[in-house]
Amino acid sequence: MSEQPETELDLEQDLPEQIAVRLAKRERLNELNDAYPVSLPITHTIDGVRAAYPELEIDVATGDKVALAGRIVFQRNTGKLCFATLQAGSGQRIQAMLSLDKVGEEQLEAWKELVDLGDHVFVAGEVVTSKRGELSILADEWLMAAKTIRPLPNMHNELGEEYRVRHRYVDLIVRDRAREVVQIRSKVMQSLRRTFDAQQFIEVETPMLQTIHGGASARPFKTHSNAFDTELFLRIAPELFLKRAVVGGIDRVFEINRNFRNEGADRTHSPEFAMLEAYQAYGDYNSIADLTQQLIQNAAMDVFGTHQVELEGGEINDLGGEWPRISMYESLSEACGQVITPETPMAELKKLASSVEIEIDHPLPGKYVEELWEHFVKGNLVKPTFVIDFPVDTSPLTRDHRSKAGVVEKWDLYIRGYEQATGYSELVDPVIQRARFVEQVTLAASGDPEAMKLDEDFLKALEFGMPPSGGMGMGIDRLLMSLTGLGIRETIMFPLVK
RNA sequence: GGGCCUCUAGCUCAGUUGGUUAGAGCAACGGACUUUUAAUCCGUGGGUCGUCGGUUCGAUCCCGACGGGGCCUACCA
Repeated sequence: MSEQPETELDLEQDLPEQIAVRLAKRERLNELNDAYPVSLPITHTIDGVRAAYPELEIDVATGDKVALAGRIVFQRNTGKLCFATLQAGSGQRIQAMLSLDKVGEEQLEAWKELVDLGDHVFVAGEVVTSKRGELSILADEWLMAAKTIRPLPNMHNELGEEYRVRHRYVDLIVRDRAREVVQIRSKVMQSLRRTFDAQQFIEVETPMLQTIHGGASARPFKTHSNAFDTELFLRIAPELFLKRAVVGGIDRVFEINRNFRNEGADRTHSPEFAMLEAYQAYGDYNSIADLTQQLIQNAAMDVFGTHQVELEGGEINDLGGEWPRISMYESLSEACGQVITPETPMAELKKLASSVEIEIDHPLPGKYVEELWEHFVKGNLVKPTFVIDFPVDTSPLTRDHRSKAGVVEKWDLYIRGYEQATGYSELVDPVIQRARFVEQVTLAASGDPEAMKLDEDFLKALEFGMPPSGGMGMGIDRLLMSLTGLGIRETIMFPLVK
């Protein structure tokens, strides 16, 4: 649905009928009183009143007076008695009743004339139940709290996907699940921070604007600083700064913040996305895997009270128990029926790749191994699984394996076939790190736009000595997807739209 | 990047094998109604059929370009 240029509300011509009508009502309200009063004598909340009268009989008058406000989501007017359903931000609702004998003819007529679906209104009156047993406020008076100029969408059909994303504020008003997802996200964040706090991790914030982008392989967004007259990049990862923090003695450190990657957007990728990274001095990829499992299991338990999380559509995502750790090379060998090791020659990998129609052209064998692994193994991983010990040449920030040649101490965590997190025994030897960067720069020179750049200051930091460490990174949006079964654009309140 | 599909009222959707005046439900407007729950009943208005161009006596419909969206594919720690 293509958007017309936004309607100019002060151009009185060419307005959709309903907007023109509501603007006229706004004028009228301002003449009578105020369409947007600065404050109202509210004494109660909708949630509070609902909680205070959980089970009243039919047609009860309590004698209790309350004054509250809410957004009108349904309206039923009869001649001398009007009903409206008021909704709070929580989604809780309560009925307001306006009768001729309580509010008088003038106020009743004004209500019928000036109040529309979507308006915020204030009502003060007695808590009662109607003859059908609905908990209600029988109003003695009402006031407009905020006049709505645009009509709410029809609440009896699902909103279109595009409308929901482009008008999330409306989606949040009319769809309970939209509000729920926002709350789940907030609770997950709280839970993650609690788990970190319980283990003495410190939360920090590192630069989003960087002069050299590093810590991952991805194309960056570029911008320009006028003050420094220099090219800047939005960060693709916080890794190199968090490691500087570890060098400085922040031994247990984490950051939850946005990353930006200038690449494709689909059901599992967003150009800006929330990232969690954590580093633990004197830990390694095993201890950081333990931590990652705890973070996710605690979040499921804190938010849903179970490790068996029910997803959109009813599927159960079982996050319980100890998560298996399988070797990349061994699981690939098993799945493809041919022994693949770090020594397997390039020609053989290429042959296997083309036999399953993987068409890539890359100078390094590790890339082929990862592609083959994704083809043969990834799709079958439903339960949470750590895939461990990756090829060395695709993991420039990771330490060589302590006992296996040709692989590094790195894992990826897969949940329901999605890559959920990654963890390393961090490479802390500044000499080897420099050599790895130089290889990456060579790759970049040969045209790989995702290869990393040489960050001299980061290398200098390593030269001051970084303790042996484990580190991990996890996409928060993806975690929400795993916990809800929703697409990434439903887990982000305001995803980027063109 | 490649392929396929899609865009009709404020919202959700029908429809026109190219032909007078493009429909429904909710929403809106006028009226009736003091116990409604998507209230009901009577009546009314509301559309550049995404945009621009082409074919045609005639285009919302066919064709092309552009724009928005979706799906698949490719790319993607």
